[in-house]
Amino acid sequence: MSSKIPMSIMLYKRLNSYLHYMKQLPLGDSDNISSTVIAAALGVNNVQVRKDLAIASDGGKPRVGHMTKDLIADLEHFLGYDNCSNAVLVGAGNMGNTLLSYDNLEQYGIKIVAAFDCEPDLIGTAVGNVKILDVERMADICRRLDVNIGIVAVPPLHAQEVCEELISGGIRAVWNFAPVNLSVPETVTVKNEDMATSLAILRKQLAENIEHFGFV
Amino acid sequence: MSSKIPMSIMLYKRLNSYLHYMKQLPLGDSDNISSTVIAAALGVNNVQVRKDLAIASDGGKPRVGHMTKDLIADLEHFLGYDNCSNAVLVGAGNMGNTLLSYDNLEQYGIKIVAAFDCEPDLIGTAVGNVKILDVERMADICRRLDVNIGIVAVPPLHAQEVCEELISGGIRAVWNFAPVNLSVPETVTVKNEDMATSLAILRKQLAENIEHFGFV
DNA sequence: TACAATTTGATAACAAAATAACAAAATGGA
DNA sequence: TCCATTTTGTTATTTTGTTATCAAATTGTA
Repeated sequence: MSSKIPMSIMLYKRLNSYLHYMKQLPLGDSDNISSTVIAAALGVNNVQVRKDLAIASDGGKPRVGHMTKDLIADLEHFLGYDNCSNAVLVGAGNMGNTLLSYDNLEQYGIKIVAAFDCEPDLIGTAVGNVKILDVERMADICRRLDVNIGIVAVPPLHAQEVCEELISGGIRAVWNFAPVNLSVPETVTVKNEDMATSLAILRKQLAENIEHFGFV
Repeated sequence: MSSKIPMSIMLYKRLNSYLHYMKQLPLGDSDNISSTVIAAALGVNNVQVRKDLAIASDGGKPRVGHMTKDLIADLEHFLGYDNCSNAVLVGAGNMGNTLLSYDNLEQYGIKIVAAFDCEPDLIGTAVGNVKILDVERMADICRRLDVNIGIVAVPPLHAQEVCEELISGGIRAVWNFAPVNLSVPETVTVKNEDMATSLAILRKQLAENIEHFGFV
């Protein structure tokens, strides 16, 4: 377990995929797993896998590899999936609802403890066991619940305003689904969930792919 | 406009953010914009901005910068937002519905022309003006419509199966919302919309941030 | 016990991306 | 017209990330 943690997105994506791979492995097939096997299965360079695992785990034994169970635990720990953080959600529209009903969210280390909207019709209703509250009370409730993650799922026009309100409530990390650049003080972290960019890359790759392989 | 296009995710994220910045700019303030200004506004290195713009645009004039209108058009073109591709969606659950009702999708170059599900109750219904069809007919319809982008928004357990069905229908690019590793032939491109990874990174940054600035 | 096979982890070579430094072009004003 | 200023675009340099190579460790087996 290294002390200097690289922050490369790619590293996290890869670790996440190793984890998925191992979890979907037929149980009891073998107690151990090696970087070589993971690399082969996922079509990644095996040195890469070894280095990645070295970052996130205590390392395995030569000739044996890693104890699968332990490695899974290590990756889950490194990725933070093993200890849940509380979060609040703003915007109970389509995306907000999807997040609220996304069971797996807790499995990935986030628990939505409160949701907010400005729409009077929505306030007071609930999705699952999360009540939707008036956004006016947001900052206050954030402070009271001592939450430091906020999820922004409101229309682009209101995103900045909502973000500032969250920050005034003590939020330190914003997961932003609105297609805008949020400006925040340096004490706050923003992660944009950037569908548009994903799409752009997907289509570029598609174009390259077709150029390379032609229409099959 | 360079001929050798780098495929770095970060480049695309940055270009996308420049675009958002310019679009939200008060109209008529000035016809021109410079890398320096963009860099300052977004807190990015100005050389980075210049290089990025050089990749995506024809370049501006010294001392003047870029014509904002043209630069926006260039970025939109580079990111593919200006010409729509057709796509099909599989899985009309929560996420599927969100995507179907996400107006901005077309603005980002994707138009969902058909949606599929296996749930008899859903088949025949419509979201917006997209009808939900029986997944049995998927491959066939994909071929008929000559679509080559497929969006997978089904539960993890069915994702691989659905993916293969899409490929058999001629799909060449898969936008995957299911938290699994899809295995596909090399003629097919996959882009994982990887919420878990995003969350992991967000929380790591949050932790670092708090370590750095303490609780404010 | 000695040897072959496999895997790890460390070091080194390589590639790509980010940053820095600088020269050339365009503009405005003295 | 000439000079200072701003901005671009090009060329280095540095940093980061990826891939290759190799020695040491562990296991199974002859």
